[in-house]
Amino acid sequence: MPKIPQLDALDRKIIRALQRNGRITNLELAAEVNLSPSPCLRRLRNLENNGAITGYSVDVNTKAYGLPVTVMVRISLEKHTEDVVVRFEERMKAIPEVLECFVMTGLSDYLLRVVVSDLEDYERFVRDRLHPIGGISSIDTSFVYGVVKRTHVFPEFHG
Amino acid sequence: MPKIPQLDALDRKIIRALQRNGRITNLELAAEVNLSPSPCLRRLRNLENNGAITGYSVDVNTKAYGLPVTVMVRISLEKHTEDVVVRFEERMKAIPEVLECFVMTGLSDYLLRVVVSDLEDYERFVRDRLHPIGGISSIDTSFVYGVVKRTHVFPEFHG
DNA sequence: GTATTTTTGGCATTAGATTCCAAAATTCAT
DNA sequence: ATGAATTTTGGAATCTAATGCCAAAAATAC
Repeated sequence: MPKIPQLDALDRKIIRALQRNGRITNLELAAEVNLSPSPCLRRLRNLENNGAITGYSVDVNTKAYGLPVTVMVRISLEKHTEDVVVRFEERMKAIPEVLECFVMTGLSDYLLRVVVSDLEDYERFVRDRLHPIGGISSIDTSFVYGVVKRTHVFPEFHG
Repeated sequence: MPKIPQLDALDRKIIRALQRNGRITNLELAAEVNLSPSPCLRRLRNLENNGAITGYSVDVNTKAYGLPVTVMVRISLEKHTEDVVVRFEERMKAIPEVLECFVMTGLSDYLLRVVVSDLEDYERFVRDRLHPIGGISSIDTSFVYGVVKRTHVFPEFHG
């Protein structure tokens, strides 16, 4: 694993500006963090190259795209032998409807965020994608009714 | 609510390309979706203006930034009177450690994603941020041990 | 306090974004 | 099907941003 040099206050300012707007130009970014464009771009490239920044993306309206139903799924496995765990996790990586899969403390082993087009589509997901994996002891489904908040911007860091 | 015109296959290709790399140039994007740069940019601007695309962001290594602990918190309210609900949701929007807050079906009312620097910081979060809100009947905390998958890329849509 | 190292800022060059318009493709009415 | 109307595309010119280089400034070490 790459060890990432400690970020300074300016790096974190750059990161928070990009979390607010990932497609801001370097010129605007430089102005926002009070730096001239060339050192700003150099810092940005460093953050990208040393692993502090892992990528860029776009936020899309799920309804507009045609996947209006978001589901949070908590899954426990029957046992935790290497083969069962590896098989499950490989399937998670391969299933396109699964956007996120976390390993959790607490009663459930995994928490998934899944997007589908409707209830029927979710039934298909459980029947055709999850059940065939095997080794699953419980599936607890919660649908997302509304989004109160969703941001990419980290809290200010005072370290 | 703005009604967003139906996206066609090309719009969805553009979106998926940007979900993979939100900072791709218009020239590269155009090449990827087999379109020349000018109509590609015009489509992109349309998606931005009509609400299909809501923003751009950067993915940051939480450890590098100094917030290595991610927590999923399930919260239920004692009652669902307008004042209690509104107060709770306004506080969620205002607390910087809360990156996401969803309204859920199932046993819990809300699911939060919270980032903090350590366990002590999370205790402070619960004591100083959540408890003072009032009206909370239960808080169920699960720590994220590992990330099996995390993508922004939606499944291909065949509609 | 001076030498060394790191970071910055400005400039020249290269690459990309944006705009405009004519051509091509699609849609619609008949 | 056929032609008119509408929408979408592609290319060229222009404007804006990114990139690389080097000297100056700042920070650090001795």
